[in-house]
Amino acid sequence: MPVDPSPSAPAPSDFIRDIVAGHVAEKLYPKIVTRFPPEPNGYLHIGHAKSICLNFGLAREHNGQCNLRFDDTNPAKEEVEYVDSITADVRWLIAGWADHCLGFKPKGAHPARITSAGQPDFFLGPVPADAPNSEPFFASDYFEPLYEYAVELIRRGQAYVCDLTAKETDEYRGAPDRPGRESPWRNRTAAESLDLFNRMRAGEFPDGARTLRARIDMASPNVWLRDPLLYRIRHVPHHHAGDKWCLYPLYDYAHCLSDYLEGITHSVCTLEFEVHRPLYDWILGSLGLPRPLPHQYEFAKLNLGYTIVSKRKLLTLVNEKIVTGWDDPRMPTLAGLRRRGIPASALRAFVTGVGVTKFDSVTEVAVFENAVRNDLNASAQRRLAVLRPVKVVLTNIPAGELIECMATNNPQSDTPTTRPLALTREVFIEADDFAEAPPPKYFRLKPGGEVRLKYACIIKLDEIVKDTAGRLVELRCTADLTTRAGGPNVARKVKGTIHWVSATHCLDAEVRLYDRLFNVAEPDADGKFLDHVNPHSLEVVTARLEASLARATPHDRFQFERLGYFDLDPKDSIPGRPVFHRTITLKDTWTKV
RNA sequence: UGCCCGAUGGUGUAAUGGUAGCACAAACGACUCUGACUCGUUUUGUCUAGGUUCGAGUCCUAGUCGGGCAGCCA
Repeated sequence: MPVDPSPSAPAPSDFIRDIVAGHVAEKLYPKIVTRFPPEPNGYLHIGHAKSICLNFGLAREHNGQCNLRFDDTNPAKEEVEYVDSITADVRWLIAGWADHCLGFKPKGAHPARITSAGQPDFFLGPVPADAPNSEPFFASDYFEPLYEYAVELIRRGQAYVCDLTAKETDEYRGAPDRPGRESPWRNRTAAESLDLFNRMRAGEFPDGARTLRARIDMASPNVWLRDPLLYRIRHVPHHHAGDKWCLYPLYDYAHCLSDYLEGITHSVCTLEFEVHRPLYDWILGSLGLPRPLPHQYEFAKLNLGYTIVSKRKLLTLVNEKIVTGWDDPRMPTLAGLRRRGIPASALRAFVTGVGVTKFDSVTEVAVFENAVRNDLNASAQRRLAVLRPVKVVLTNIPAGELIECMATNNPQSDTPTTRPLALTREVFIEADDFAEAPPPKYFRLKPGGEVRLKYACIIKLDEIVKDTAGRLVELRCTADLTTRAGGPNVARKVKGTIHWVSATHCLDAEVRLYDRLFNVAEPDADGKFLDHVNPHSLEVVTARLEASLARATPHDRFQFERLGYFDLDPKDSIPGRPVFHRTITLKDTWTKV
């Protein structure tokens, strides 16, 4: 299905959108509220883009809202650096598309005590993300209400403090095909659990000494229902909550209640949480909460060919110095993709086109590359640049003469603009565009052959000059200036048209040529992804660029004609010393011999 | 081998009991001052076996294959 990347494009339907549309039709909720809940323990990657586009897409399609919430219940693994990078990545990805749906909260706000349906309740509503003094949501802002809910669970006999060690807890849990055993502490009184739970919070016990557990069913075929842990003791300060707590909730307990506190209607997550859904429902159902409960829906995460997205493995690439950092343009992180020049709109079109299902599939990189080229083809300014220069002397043009040629900036534009190019006696052409012994069907420069210099004129190769070692020094050609635009022979056809730059009116620049990081489609299929790293994923050349590129800014997207899409590296470029890099090559149907 | 989930061309998806369609990829052709773009043509598919039905990719049963689940991670 063709995907219109414009901000108003309708999204194709999928099973989750169908469910939500059904709820909207039934007027089940006054407003659709979703959330994107990353843990701040790493960088966002292309897989997260799918989740972000689904959750924000749902919100924008129904005039709803999507909260950015940090699922920060494990202080040992989390850092503010990640909070900041994730926030920036999300804003970048949805900018101009769903930023009006991004739900933030007033800075420092915690859930308020309210009354719902005559019952005491907690709630934390959103403010627009562009409101002054706003910030994302944090699960760690909910520790107080979460604690009160836990107390309620204990009072209701639905939770108890357990003194088993981690190892014992494991043994008691049993196995998927073998029922567990009940903890000896399972039946202690609510009063005793309450007292202990309070003292756990007060810091009376060391890490791991006791836990709070839900009292469900140790014989359940679903191991997540075998009295799962709700709280553990961790004497560690928290990056957002400070040193207020030494008692931290676990994911299953915190997540469903965080959803409830924010008034989430649809809690969309990936397939591995499917077996957790009964627990999600159990916790919310056990508390007699007064407002409508959120529900969890699961979809298959994105798998992309030639790519790995596991945070731990990505970190290995960084630590082993296989890449220069999390934002290396070869990384599948949002920071890396952004730095590489991939437009957010291309990423959105890609993940939208992939669809949403429960089938664990692997998407071919070609689909991603197509989305990028499709986007850039429409928007990128065309420029001429020569990556591997070969000197050409146009013997019938006097030295010092400058012939101005007009080049089109973007032929895809409805109203294309032009810019001048300097044609001079000496020019550079691409080494690939000359062959002394050409293969069959070679359209470019060959002995005695003709080729058009794009936007200029047709030239004929007269002489190949080599040094005594047999190395190519220069090509001497005759320019047919009557074939220039406006000339009498413009219409004369030759089979090949090549790019070029003036040798005297050009700019030298470092250009980084990136290729895929792995040379097999499923790098981790054998668990040895490091063995499949592509040793040629980066090639650095000193290229000759047309003079106008001196005015490039990191915001500009260029197509170097016949080569690919390039832009200024936003990190390593300095004024006067630009570094360009290749976002992606042009599709090449000419099979190299 | 306990429980949960899934299976439509090479890949990803659509079809909500009624003509198996789209995108990417591939092949061929047209066009071309980018071997790009665009356009045209073509190849390739409902996991298996039963059942329900006038009619099944869709519903039911069984099987096969694949994925997930036994962190005091999320």
